[in-house]
Parts: sequence; C-alpha cells; structure tokens
Amino acid sequence: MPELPEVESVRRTLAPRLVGWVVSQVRIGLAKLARPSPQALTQGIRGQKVQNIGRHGKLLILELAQGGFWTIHLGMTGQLIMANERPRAGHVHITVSFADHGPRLYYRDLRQFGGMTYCPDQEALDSGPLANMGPDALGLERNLFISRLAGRRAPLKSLLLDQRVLAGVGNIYADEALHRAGLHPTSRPAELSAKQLADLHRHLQETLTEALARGGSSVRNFVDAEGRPGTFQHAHRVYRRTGLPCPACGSPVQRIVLAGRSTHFCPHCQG
DNA sequence: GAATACCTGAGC
DNA sequence: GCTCAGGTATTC
Repeated sequence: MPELPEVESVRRTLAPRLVGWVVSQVRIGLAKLARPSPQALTQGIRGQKVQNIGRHGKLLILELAQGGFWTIHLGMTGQLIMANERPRAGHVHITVSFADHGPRLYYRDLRQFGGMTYCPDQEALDSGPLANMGPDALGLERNLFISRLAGRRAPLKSLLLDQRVLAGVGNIYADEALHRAGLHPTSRPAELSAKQLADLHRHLQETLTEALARGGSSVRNFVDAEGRPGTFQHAHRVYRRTGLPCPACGSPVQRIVLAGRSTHFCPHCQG
C-alpha cells in the first residue's frame, strides 16, 4: 500500500516505542516473508536491541545494537501494528515480542508482497534491500533531482516510479505531483525545460510533505503502527478520480495505463 | 518499454 | 463471473 509518506508515518509511530527495546521472540507464520530464511531472521534479531529506526524510500531500516540491520518492506498491503493483543483481522504473518515490554509488533500482509530481511552488516544491507535504490525522494536536493531525470527519454511517470531513479514515490504521489506540476505523465524529460523539472521537484516535495503532515493516504486499508489511518486521500486531485472534475479546471480526469499502472491526469491542465 | 508473476480481496 | 488494487522482480 504504502509509499514514502505512509512508510514515514509508520516509522514515526514505531520509533518512540521500539527504540531501546530488545527482541525476545520471533514467530513466523509464513516463511517466504522472512529473508534470507526464517531461521536466519530469527537468529539475527533475537536478543538484539533496536538502536534506531530509519527509512530509505519505502524501506524501513531498523539498526540493531550489534551492527546488523532488520529491514521491513510493506509491499502493497503490509501493516505493522504495535498492540498488546493480536489484531482480530486475519493475515498476521509475523509476530515479534520484546523483553520487559507487553506490546508486540504484528506484521499483517494480505497480499504477501512485503516482508522482512535480516542483514548482518552494512555490506549486506547495501547489496541486498538497498541494492539499486536511488536517493530518498523526501528532501532530495533540487539539482540532484534534475540531474537524475534530465535527458531521459522514458515517460516521466515511469521514471518517477522507478526506485533506481529516486526512492519512495509510488502510483499515488507520482500522479498527484505530475498534476500539480502541470506535466503530462507520458512527457519525456529530454523534451522538458530545466524550469519544468525544477517545478516538478518543488511540487513533488510539497505533495510528499503535505501527505506526511496528514499521516499519508488511506485509499483502502493503510494504518500507521498505532492503527490510525491517514487523511490525505481527501486531498487527492486526480488519483482514482477518473471522470470526476479536475479541481483546477473542471475537466474530467482521464485514466490511462502506463508502466502497467493506472495513471490519472487532467487532459487540460497537463496537456 | 510491455507482459507476467507473485497473492487475496473488494466491487461490480 | 470479471476487473482492479498503494509494489517489485523477471523476462522478453
């Protein structure tokens, strides 16, 4: 489900509780969600203190006191819930308990596209979960953003979705940022001006920041680690608004398929 | 690039 | 029944 603002919302609700806690038990109900293997994950994190919780793109990175890393990717439908009791809803695949603390960390994932990885050191992190990942989209410096897109001939939206170009943007925020910037999703950076790319940079930052301030978008079932949904879905201008009026000009929002993903845009504002 | 695969469900 | 769904990896 989650793109950068949603993952960051989870990180912010998780960190105040988990940092300093020591993993005491790991229960894995679905082996494929634990990498490199259920045994390696369990042995890697059990007995370890969570030193810090970071994020790169859509990836949560829990730094362990002994130098290893425990990464969590929520895929399309992953949820991390801190609670005293197992959530009633189904699809809880991993449960992590902590020494001297009642609340447990429950990993739910209906579609099973996410999962956890244990990396024993920085090298394993860089060559594993972070391999090929571009710079984090949030706060990405303008000139770096422009240089990563400038001259490219692929459709602009495809590049925004490509985590190798920049990390964290998914289908919602690609569509929303392009609308705000007045750029057509199939436009090609090679044919855009530096000013247009600079505008896109500004609008992308504003979109991500506003979404984060509202706790992310809950299109279907996103909740943070406290179980709270976000509210930014109410501020969406084009995403999943096919046929509804563009908030800027009133033209009906159009839907096409690009890079295999639903793509929503205003044919007038983004013409 | 597109197509396909991985999964389960919601909505029509 | 069918299409679609916030992600990503793999294969032409």
